[in-house]
Amino acid sequence: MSDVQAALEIIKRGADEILPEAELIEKLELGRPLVVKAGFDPTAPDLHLGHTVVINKLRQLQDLGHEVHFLIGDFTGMIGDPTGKSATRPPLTEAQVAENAKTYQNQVFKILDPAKTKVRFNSEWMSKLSAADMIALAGKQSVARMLERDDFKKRFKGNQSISIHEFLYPLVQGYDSVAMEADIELGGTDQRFNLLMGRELQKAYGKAQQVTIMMPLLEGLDGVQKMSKSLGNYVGIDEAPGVMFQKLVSMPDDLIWRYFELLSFRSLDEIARLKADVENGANPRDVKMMLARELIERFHDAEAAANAHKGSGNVIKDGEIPDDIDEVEVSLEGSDEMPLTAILNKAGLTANAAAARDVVKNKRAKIDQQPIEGPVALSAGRYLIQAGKKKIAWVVLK
RNA sequence: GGAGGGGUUCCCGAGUGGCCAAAGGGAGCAGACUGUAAAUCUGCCGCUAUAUGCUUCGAUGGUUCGAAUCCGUCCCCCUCCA
Repeated sequence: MSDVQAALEIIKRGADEILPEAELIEKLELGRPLVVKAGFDPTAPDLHLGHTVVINKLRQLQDLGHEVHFLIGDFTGMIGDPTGKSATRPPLTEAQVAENAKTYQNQVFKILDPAKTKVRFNSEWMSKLSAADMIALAGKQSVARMLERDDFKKRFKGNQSISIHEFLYPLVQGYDSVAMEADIELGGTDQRFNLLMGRELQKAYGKAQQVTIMMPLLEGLDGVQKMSKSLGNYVGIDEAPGVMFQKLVSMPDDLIWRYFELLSFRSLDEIARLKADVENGANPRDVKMMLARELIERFHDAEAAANAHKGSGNVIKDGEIPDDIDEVEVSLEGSDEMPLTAILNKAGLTANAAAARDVVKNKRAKIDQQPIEGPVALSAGRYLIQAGKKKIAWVVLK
């Protein structure tokens, strides 16, 4: 197998679509480091595993000797990617953009090799574009082509408004590829239109065309919808090791191989072996733990990975109490004592008062590791209080 | 412009004067069982320290001892006609 073939195999892993694949081979055959572009929104740099699918692929490209140009769309951020529902975002200040960029780097360099990464801002070239340049850019594309984009099409047919500036978003994103002379652009499958726009504009400007690599949108822990913070089905890369462990080990079995393919750096051969083991009766839980440890090590460190199973937020099993237990203060509000139900609720150990009653009624509460049999009231003091298997805190009653 | 239907607790959806914090289902949470999975079973599921407590049924005003339910006004959605 030639180097190019080997590289191609790595690049194709997990990728949803590569357009056009033949051109990718040609570019790989050039034998030089390719400019790999990946754009990110300058807002909310709070990454979860779903975002890392693209970043992992960038890492793989770096390992193959290519150079990642991590583009922060500070200029584009002023427009906001048209989604049909989101109103125009308030423009970010320079300081905010700088702050967000820094956070991005902290998170992203847990995966990317800083030596092979250039962080760039599209205001670098966009702010230099004159109105005439902008109009010339707009002249490179037609309204009909714009309306091919799915959400524009829907809104146009549905007689919903489309502002002119929304057309500019794909144009600007595409122009970034022109300015950067990108060889490859990476994005999620939802970025298809914008990615191809880059190709078309490069051609219009007489540049070599980029190859687009589309990565799938990772399913969240529910296994159905895409991972997103608002759906609550995510694993954030800044989350505590114990929380990550907990979430990953209790994910649906159906998701295991998908997650391995897109999130693990283990070879496909090794993953195939693991899969075979499971099919031959190995416990899928152990495989999930392997993945959890790999990811925790990536985003934290080896020690965290080794101890994650007893980290805070994890199940308290076999009397194994987590190392770092939160301390919560609860006010007696002048009384001498307070019923356990009230304490559980006020300490945030249960979702609401009814759940607190439920916990006590079913004898799932423990004080200082002693099971509680019935209603109890506590006076001022410091107690280790548990509600069920997952919630535990030091409660200071005063 | 006209005719009709509708807005109920996260979602779907019952409820047409007190027995309604509001059926049922889904989602969610907590247990049992497992493999910290699924399926299944049980409990919770507006808020609160569970009480003749507090705040809810598009908004607002009214009738009534009492309103998600009746009346007025307003807002929004859907269907049909022009």
